[in-house]
Amino acid sequence: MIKKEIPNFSIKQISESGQCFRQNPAGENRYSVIACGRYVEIEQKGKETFFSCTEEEYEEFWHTYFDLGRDYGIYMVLAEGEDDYLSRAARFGSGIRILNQDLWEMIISFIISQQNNIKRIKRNIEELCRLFGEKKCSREGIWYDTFPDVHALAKVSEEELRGCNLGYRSRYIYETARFVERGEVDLEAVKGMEYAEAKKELLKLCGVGEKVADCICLFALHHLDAFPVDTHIRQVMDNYYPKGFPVKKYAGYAGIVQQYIFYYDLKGTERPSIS
DNA sequence: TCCCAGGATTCAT
DNA sequence: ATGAATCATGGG
Repeated sequence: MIKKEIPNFSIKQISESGQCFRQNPAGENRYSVIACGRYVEIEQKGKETFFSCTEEEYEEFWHTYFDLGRDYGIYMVLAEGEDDYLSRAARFGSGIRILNQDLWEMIISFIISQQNNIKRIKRNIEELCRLFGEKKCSREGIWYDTFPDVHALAKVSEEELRGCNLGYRSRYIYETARFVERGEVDLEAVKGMEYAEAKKELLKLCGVGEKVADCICLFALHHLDAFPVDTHIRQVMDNYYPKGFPVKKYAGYAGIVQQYIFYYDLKGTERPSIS
């Protein structure tokens, strides 16, 4: 267990922001997170953040995973700007981070996300992990399942995938797993590409369109110029930006702006709550 | 019963 | 090149 003081970091907001599906509340102000074969629990009290890992594992993995080397305070100027809606969104989501998640996991997760709701997306992913991932035991004695790698998913039949209630996305996952296993898209190479090139490669995958490719670019490859337009963003644009949203104005961090808006629309406004 | 959920593919012009 | 129909599943 280690203690940190990290400004503009809220594990609750990150958890609720829907970019990472493998996290869950684990107590008061406490969340568990599974990523890249690892498990950690995070608790926040006042200005203090506690990580249930060693200093070494924090430095070597979680620091990067949660993008803790970046100063998100500089994006809080958005909260003072003349764009009223964006100001409120930035204030509301001031603890959000753009994570550095696993590329393969994001590809499959966001293929599943299409025309789907967050609750069911999480269920689908957990089922995939339970059936085809690896069982591990955390330091605190919690059993969890890792996300199945390319090789593991490439061995799964389309019928087995349908058994996970993935619906029509079963075929997309089936095709994509085999496509990548065959080496028709080189994920390691994609990691070294610029945004435009990486997106173009990802669009070759079955079940990956504009929006999903942008989510993968943003949440796995950390291309902050990616600005995924989904139903929420579309609705906000229709309601508050009838002349179009000025994405270019936020060159270099449009993806962060997108997350503030997405989260504000999802959790900030009173509306028939689902959760 | 219909509508929606972090859309993409397929098929029609 | 653009637009509608279709694609499963679960919750409201």
